[in-house]
Amino acid sequence: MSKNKAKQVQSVRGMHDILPEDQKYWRYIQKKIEALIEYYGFERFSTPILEQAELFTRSVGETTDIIAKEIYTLKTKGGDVLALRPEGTAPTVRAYLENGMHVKPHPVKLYYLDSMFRHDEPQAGRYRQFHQLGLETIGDGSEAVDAELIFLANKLLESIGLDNYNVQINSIGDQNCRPAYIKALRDYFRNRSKNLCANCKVRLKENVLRILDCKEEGCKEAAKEAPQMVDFLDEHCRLHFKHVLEFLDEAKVPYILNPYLARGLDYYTRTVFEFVPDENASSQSTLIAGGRYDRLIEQLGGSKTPAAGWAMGVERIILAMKEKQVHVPDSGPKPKVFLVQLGEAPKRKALPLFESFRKAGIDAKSSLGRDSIKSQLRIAHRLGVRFALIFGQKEALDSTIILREMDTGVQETILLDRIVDEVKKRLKDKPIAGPLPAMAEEDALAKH
RNA sequence: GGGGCUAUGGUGAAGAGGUUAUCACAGCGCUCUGUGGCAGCGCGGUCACGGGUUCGAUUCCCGUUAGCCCCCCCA
Repeated sequence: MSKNKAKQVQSVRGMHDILPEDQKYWRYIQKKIEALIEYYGFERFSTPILEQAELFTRSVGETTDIIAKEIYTLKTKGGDVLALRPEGTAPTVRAYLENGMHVKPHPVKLYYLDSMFRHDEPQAGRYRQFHQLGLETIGDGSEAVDAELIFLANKLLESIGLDNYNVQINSIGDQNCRPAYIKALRDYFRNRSKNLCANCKVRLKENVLRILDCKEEGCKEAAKEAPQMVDFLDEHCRLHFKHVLEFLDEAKVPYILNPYLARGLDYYTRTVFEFVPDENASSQSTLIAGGRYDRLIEQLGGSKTPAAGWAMGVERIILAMKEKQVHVPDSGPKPKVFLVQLGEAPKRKALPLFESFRKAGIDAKSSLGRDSIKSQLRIAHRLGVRFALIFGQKEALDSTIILREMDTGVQETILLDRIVDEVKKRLKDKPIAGPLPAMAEEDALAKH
C-alpha cells in the first residue's frame, strides 16, 4: 500500500526559511530603518554575495575566527578563490574604492540590509546565512560620526520597541598607541600564562586583546588587573574617546564603559561598541556591534580615509522582539469582500468582476478552485470579510449578484453593474470595526 | 573544536516490549452548484536513518543524521 515516496531534500544546515507569517517582522524593521536611517542621510546599496576571499583576509584579519574557521570559500574553475561575504564592511569599502565614491561629498553614508554567511554552529539567533543591517560613514574622522552612529543604533532599537540591552563602549587606540598597550598586555599575561586556557595561550601570541573578554574562569581571574587601553591612549585618541562620550552624554545615550571590550575584527581603531542584552533578556547574543576603522581604506588600496560603522543582526532583533512580544502591525488590511462563484459561467465572469474591485481599490478575495457554496462561505468567514458576493447561474443570467452582509446574514440582490459602487458606498457608511483577525494573529504569535 | 536535550501524520501532543499507534487542529476528497461561527464521512504516519538486544522493537541499547540549546566566537 505504501507508495515509495521520494526522499525529501532538506535545507542546508544552519540555513533557514523566512515564512510568510514572519514577513511582517521584516517589513516592520525595514520601515523603521527607512524612517530613521534614511532620514539621517544614509543611502541603501548592495554588494554581491561573493567576493574575492582576499578582501576578507586582508581586512578582517587571518587570525580572527571569522576568517580562520567560519568563512565559506570556493574555488572557481579559473582558480580564483572566492568567499561568501561573512560581513559587510570590507565589501562596502571595496565598492567605495571601485566605484570612485571618494569623489562624492564626504562623508559618504551608506547602509545595507543583506545576507551574510558564516560557518558557525547554529544556535539561538545564530544562523549560517543571516541578515545584517550595516551602516558605514566613510570619510569623516570626527567624534560626531562615532556618536551619531551609536545614537542611531540606540534610536533604531528604541523605535523597534526594544529596551532591554546595554551599550558597551571602549577605545582600542590606533597604530600609534596600541602597540605599546599590546606589549604591556602581553608582558602582563606572559607572567600569568599558566593560568590561561589553551585558546588564550594561542591568543597570547596572535591576538592578546582577545584574552580580555575570554569567559574562562582562569582567564577572567588573570585579566582582573590587566592594564587598560585607556591608560595607554595617546593624546589624540584620548581626546577622541572623551569627545565621543561627551556627545553621547549630550544625546542622552546611556552607555557602560567596558575597558576590556575588544572586537573580533582586526580593522577596528579607536572607538568600539556593542549593544548586548541585559540580564533580563534570556538571549545573550550581541544585537549590534561596530566601531571606527580609520586604517581599512588604506589597507585595501585607497588613500588615507577615516570611517566608522556598525552592523545589526536582523534575526536576533526579531528574536528579541518575539521575546518581548513587541506588537507588530498586521501585514496589511484584511480583505473586505469575498467572491463566491457557483458554476462554470459565473466562474468565467468572476475574473473581470474581481479586477473591477481591484481597480476600485477594494481588497477582494476568492477561491476559484472551489465549487460548493458552503466551503466558499466558510473561507469567507475565516478571512473575516465584511461582504460575500454570491454569483451563481441565476445571477449570471440576470446580470445580478447577491450581496451578503456577513455579520447579519442579510442578503440583497444587486445589479452587476452597480455592485462595485454599492460595496464602496457601504464600506464608507460603516467602516469595519472589530479586532477579530488581529487577535487570531496574536494567538499564532504566542505559539512561537 | 567541546558539551546538553530532543526526534511519533502538515502542526501540537499522548502512548505501550506483542497483532487496527491514539487525540486535537490544519490540509485534501466526497456527501454537495445554492448559504459561513464544532454538519457528516473518508484520505494522509514504513513512530528520523543504520545496527544491536529479544521469539518479537516504533518502545530498551549503540551509532548516524537533523533540530534546539550551551561553551567558544560573533551580528
